[in-house]
Amino acid sequence: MSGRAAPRSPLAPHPALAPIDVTPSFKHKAYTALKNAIVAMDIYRSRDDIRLDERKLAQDFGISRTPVREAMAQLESEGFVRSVPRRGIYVVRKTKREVIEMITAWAALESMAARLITQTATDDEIAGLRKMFATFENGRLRAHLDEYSDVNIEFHQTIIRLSRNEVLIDLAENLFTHMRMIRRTTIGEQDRADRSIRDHMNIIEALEARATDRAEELVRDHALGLAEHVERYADYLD
Amino acid sequence: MSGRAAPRSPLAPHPALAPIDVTPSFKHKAYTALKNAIVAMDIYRSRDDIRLDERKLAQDFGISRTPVREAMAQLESEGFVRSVPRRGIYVVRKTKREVIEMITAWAALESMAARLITQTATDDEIAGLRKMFATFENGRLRAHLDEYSDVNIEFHQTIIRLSRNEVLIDLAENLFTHMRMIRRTTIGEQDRADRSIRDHMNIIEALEARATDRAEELVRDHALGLAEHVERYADYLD
DNA sequence: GTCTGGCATATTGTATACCAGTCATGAGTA
DNA sequence: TACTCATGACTGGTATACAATATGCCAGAC
Repeated sequence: MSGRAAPRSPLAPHPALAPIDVTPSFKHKAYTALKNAIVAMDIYRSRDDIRLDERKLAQDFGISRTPVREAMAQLESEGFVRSVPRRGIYVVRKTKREVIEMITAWAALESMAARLITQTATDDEIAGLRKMFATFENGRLRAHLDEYSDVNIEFHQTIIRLSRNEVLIDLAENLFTHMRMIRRTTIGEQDRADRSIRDHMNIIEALEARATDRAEELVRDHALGLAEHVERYADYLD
Repeated sequence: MSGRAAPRSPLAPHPALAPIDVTPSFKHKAYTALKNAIVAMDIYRSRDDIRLDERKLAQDFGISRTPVREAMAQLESEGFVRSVPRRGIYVVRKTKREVIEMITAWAALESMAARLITQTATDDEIAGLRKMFATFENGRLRAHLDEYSDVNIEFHQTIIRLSRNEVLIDLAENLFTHMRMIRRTTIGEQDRADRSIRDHMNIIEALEARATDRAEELVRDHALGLAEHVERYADYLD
């Protein structure tokens, strides 16, 4: 189900048309729509089970159950829903432990990405990271939390991307999506934002200096710090 | 997809029947059978495309296309096959670059696992790692490559497992399965085995000493060493 | 009044029919 | 001989019908 870009031939002629990603299969559309719907759901607000009805969804989308089922199967393998035979399909709520495990795995992936960046990224690419926080450095710090949170996530996602390692990117993408779902309630308390920005700046400096081990360590500890924070204060999970 | 046992009532009378394990959905069976078949295929021997026919497989399994398709969809999301609409479903051969990326991601996951082990595993668990190489330490080193390769993979898989982090375990499992497919042709040249065993012993010692940073570093560099080896010598990929 | 057993209903699992592209083939033509 | 192109078999995508089973309701027994 990857929309991975085909590697360009080094002899490719000028037009360089992007390999237009025409994936109009109902299955894929249903997958995207469902995933967006689930992510936008704010499922941690309530504790009631959230059930998804295949047939109703198929009707709403105006398609048959088959592509909906295939989309559901994928979402299940990605940990977003859980299918109970002859009972229903339920949206999954991660436990605190699972969230911590995800953050830990993310720490592993992103710290490796940082390592790779110091070895292969261009100066311009690294400079791009600094620009992301421009609006926060001068003028008032952080407009409001939501905006910061967006930049925050984009920062980390960019680090992963700059690694140019598709496997890392894919694995982290999934974790990030789960993160986004609990972001509203978990991450981004006011007092963490300051510390977070300082961490980010230190990370950028280490990357610019091509300090491989230090960049790796800073990124890892930054993420593990979040895990610890969740461990301590996120009792509303579970 | 869990066959988790229900908690037994403390007042349960004698019969104590186990909760009959009925998890044999055709979909899951087809998935397992297909995955085993693909892994056992030695796909890197030839360069010809290997096509899988939904209808034929369904016939061979004695079931309909639907569960076969659902199994295929999962295998596709895991990167084992690639479905081309109206053309066929093909077994995926990883390129050298992809293999290196997988090894790099694996290095990230396993080095984090090592870190966690130094903090949470018991001495007994770590001692278990040493036992795995007992037959190789005294007596002749490595009976033959295949046997060593099995122990090798089991060693790394055990490290991941000892982290007690389900997310790490799941992500690594997939990578390992892909590794196993190229193991026959890629990893385990004779001269690497010596170096490898020494690395493993150093890793075990670091874990035993609870030397967090050192264990992480050793595990990471061991894996990245393999990546480098593949980069240099595995031209038969691609 | 409480409990048991069966039935109606709801929901996913599986099978099958049909559809729309793709590609190999081979007849036909220059 | 070489090339074009129509044709039909083949393949995955989709829709729908059928099967299996979990749950809730209700009648009837005790």
